[in-house]
Amino acid sequence: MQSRTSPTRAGRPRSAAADAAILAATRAALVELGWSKLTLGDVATRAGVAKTTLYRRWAGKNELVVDAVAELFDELRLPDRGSLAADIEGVVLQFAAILARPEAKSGLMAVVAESTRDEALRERIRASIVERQKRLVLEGRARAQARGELPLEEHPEEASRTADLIFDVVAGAVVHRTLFSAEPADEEWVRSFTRVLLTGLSSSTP
Amino acid sequence: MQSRTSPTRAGRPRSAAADAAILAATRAALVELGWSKLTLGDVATRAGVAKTTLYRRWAGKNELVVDAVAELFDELRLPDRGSLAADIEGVVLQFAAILARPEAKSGLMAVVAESTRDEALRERIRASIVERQKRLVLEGRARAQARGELPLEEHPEEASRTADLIFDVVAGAVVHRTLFSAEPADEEWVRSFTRVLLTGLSSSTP
Amino acid sequence: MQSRTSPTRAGRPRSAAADAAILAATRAALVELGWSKLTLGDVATRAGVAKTTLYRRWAGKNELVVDAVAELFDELRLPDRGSLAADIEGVVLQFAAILARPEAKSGLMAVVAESTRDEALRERIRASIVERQKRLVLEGRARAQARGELPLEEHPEEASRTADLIFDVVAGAVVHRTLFSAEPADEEWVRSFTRVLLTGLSSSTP
Amino acid sequence: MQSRTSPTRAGRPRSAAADAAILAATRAALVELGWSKLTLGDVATRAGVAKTTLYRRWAGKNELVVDAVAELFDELRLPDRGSLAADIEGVVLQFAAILARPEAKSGLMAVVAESTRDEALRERIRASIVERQKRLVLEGRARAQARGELPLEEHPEEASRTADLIFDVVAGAVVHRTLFSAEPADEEWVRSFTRVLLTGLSSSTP
DNA sequence: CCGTAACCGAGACGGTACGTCACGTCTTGAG
DNA sequence: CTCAAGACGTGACGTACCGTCTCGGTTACGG
Repeated sequence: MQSRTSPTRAGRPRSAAADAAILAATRAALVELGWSKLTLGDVATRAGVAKTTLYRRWAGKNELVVDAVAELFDELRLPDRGSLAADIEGVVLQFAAILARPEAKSGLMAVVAESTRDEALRERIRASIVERQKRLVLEGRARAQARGELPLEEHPEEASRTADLIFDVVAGAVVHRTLFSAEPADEEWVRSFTRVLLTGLSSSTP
Repeated sequence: MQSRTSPTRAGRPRSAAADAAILAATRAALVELGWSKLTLGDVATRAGVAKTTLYRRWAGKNELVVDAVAELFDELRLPDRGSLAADIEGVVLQFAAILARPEAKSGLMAVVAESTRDEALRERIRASIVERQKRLVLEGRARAQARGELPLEEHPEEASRTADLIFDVVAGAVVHRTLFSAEPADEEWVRSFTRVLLTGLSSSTP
Repeated sequence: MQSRTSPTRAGRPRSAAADAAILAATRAALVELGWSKLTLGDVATRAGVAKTTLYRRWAGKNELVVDAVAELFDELRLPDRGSLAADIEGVVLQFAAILARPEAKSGLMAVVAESTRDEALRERIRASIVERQKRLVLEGRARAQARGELPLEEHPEEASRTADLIFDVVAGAVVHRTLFSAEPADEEWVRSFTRVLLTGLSSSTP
Repeated sequence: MQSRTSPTRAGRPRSAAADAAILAATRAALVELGWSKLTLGDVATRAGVAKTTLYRRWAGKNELVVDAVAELFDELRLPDRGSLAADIEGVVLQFAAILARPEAKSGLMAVVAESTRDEALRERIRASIVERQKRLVLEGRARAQARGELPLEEHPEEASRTADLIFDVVAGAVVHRTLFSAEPADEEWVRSFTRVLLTGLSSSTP
């Protein structure tokens, strides 16, 4: 006969599941509490884990939140809608949808704020969020070039700089719209943005 | 006849000097400590003021930092450099210079992060930072229209939406470049950005 | 079979040394500062302990001071000096000596004052100070009855009421002499008091 | 030529009504809040008076409360009930009734506690409360001597010491019964106390 | 009957302590 | 060894009063 007090308490290796549980608990806490009221003690409780376990794996709140948020952006997919404009609209809408989620908004901006004073954190964000999603720009450009919508790049260095710039413009615009202007990046806005991005301000309005 | 709610309230009036000292101390603390390690007690000490004085005037850290940061952006001026492209480059460089300052970076992002869970704070940011600087877009466009570089708008509502969009694109791009990509928004970058903004991606690269 | 609410609770156990250090620090602070200027932060510092540790164990200043003061009265011993009068004089002098100590004066009166508005505190004082020392009256009476100096009680309830009354008279007189009249309860006063207690006012003065 | 330190000082005289209002407000606050939660700001508000007015007249909370409480004991009257025992019972019951009032309990004990560390306060209490009520002992003794219930004193110094002792015993017993034992000093208790006071413990119980 | 000096209310000020909370570390017992 | 539980020292929080200090305004004497 077994002890009543340990119905599911079967032995050792929880270690593997713990990481996922902690990151999920972190996102849940971000939704409910926001970054500044999120506490590691609370995350540990939600994840059914001791505080010490948590500190064994992450240096602190910032690192934990970066990892928890980074996973969110891996859902992004570049759709094939037949034209560059439509592809951009599609991916920007996806990005806007993710940024509209409270755990993304609150967590992302906070760690970026923290990263201004923490070189290691800045690098962690760049590597696991920014660089990781830059693939979308590269794929999109390649596809547009294949379609003949964009000219082929000649100098690879120049190509890289341009990709970075486009990423800054696209991601920056959505972030600013969503968080600073506090307006939804909805279909209408995305259409207008895409037109400006592709044709510029100088072109006469249709 | 005078207002019944007396023009000079009873009791000792609030020290005018204190406000300025507190905001300056807040910026100094942001530079040295960053947002998350900034404490109101420390700000009070730096300003030579009691903590209670600080709480009498601001609801908390967030509101204080918004006010302290908002003042930074009032330095922005739209230069008249003779062409729309040059004007944009000029103002974007100024904006980039301000955003490069540690008190702006750390403070601005953090309050935006907080604002995702605080409607009043979001409105405060919009009013005292975002809307306040939108004037630059409006002036710039008017000047470009006077020069014939941009067509006159026909529908005022459409004009307003476009101004908002341009502001999101410009400010967003600088913010993303500076904070997410963690690269300087230097003259070269600003030139590239301005070209994309004015002519779009579709135009063949020179 | 063991208790289900485990005999040794989980987690790090409370430091045994801390309790003693805190009570000693409390008495030291009472001596130096008195009750009203005693702060829990200061007690914690003196005891080499964090403020939170203190709050984990006591509900507040009052409860802490009661415990610190209660220990003082446990020194009281009923001497055997051969006669009821001599025994009373001996114990009253001891009691006066304790009450003359600043930590006792200041602390005891203050918590009694507080207890007028706090039922739980009143009960704590009664249990850990008043009832605890009533033993002296009971022992003294038993000894005097053994010597034939006092008649045996017949009704136990009456005996209890009388013991309470004697305790009120003895302790009250010393308290009043020491604190209200602010005069020392010295040997001469104790002798006079004992004579009145034993023979009453009506007896002609020798 | 007039005195330079004018007999009636120049300027607006202090409001006579304010003093009474403040003392009444102090007692009301003692009833509602007790000593430790009584604040001078609150007393000022209750009295319809500015805090500064209050500080102009009293040095602090302690002095104010002494004055407020002292007035309570001036109600005490020595009744003429025909015998020493009956007179004592009468006055002790009156004293017990006053001490049962929350403003007396809370305020009196607290200032006595404070007085253990403040010579001036100790003297103020002695003068305006203790000495002031000692008259009851003197009158009572004189009346009992006139009736032949007590012998005449021969040495005036001895007489004074005895009066002090009796006051300590009587007042102390009531205080201890009421506040330390936290039991009512009701008629039955007062009768028992009076019998012990007059005949002593050695006398066999009737 | 007018000046003036001390009073008054209101309330902001620099402080101190409060009691709470989260931090990140540590110490225990169980497995 | 790793884990959960939880106590620990530290330090900031936001609040409440302290006693002091301006303020503008109001008496009531005394010249």
